[in-house]
Amino acid sequence: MTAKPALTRNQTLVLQTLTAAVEPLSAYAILDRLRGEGFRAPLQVYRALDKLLETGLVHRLDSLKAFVACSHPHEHGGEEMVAFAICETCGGVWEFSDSKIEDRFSAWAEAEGFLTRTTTLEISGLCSLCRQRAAAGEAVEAGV
Amino acid sequence: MTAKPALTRNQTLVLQTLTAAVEPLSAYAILDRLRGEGFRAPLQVYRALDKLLETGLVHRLDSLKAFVACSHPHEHGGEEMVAFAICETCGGVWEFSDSKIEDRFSAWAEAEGFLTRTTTLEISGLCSLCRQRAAAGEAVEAGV
DNA sequence: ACTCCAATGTTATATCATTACATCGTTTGC
DNA sequence: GCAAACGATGTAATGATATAACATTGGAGT
Repeated sequence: MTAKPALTRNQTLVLQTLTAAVEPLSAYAILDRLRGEGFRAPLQVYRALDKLLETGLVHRLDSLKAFVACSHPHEHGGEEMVAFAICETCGGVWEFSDSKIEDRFSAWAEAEGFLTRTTTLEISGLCSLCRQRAAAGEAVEAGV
Repeated sequence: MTAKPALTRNQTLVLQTLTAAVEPLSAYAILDRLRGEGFRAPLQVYRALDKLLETGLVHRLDSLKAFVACSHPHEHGGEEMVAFAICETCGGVWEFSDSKIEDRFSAWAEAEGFLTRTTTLEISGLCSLCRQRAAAGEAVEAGV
């Protein structure tokens, strides 16, 4: 069992930044937050992100072109499908996995002879809280 | 029942281009193929794509930042989850849907009070054919 | 000390997408 | 008919995301 190499300084800083953020951050947003630490170029962020993505400590949300720290870093070794729910209003992200979903995708892949390497499973919409707030807002607008 | 307005010239051209292509195309790739038709700026492509995406005639593959013509344009009115399998080697795309997968996502959403608006379901890897070719290639390299 | 290799720094550039504004043609209401 | 309103279009400029290319640094192993 090869021990994972410790994170480098840049990787640590990027991961900390993502962990501290409540919402997903773009690479350039991360860069801006790390200028005080000496970051100057996008590549410093992208290179750190590459490693963090490899090890599963960070996920990329394709639909947002943004990155989040993994909520369950200890759990998945990198080979499990993870799904995300993204609130369009508050930016919140819920990470979850469902073995049944995974089974269905695996079943399709097996039937087609497809070898799955990476998965992007993202649902976008309104979280419970923002939904309620939206409903309340509409009621006000309607003069109720 | 409001009849769908007919496609405009630009929309028709973009859709034809995507339909004719075997692989997903980026917006700029579409632009290049339509220069002969008078296209000059990315916006002409993006505007047409917006409409085609709205009506479900085209899908965007977030993981590739590219677009494909829908394989089943008549079927889904726009409210059904569609999943894609993308071959990293040949660029081929398989569009499929699975009510069980949809059910599981819906179950999660219902439990959390999440209102789903759009979904991005993409699996990336190797298609059956490319897998076979890769295996054959390795065998050759190994001197078998 | 030397080699090797990964991480880093820096500049430039490629790629993807949108803003802003002017123009044209149709439709709609009068 | 005419003008207001609207949607589609054309064009230029810019913003946002990501990578290429190359030089340098700093251990780890020998």
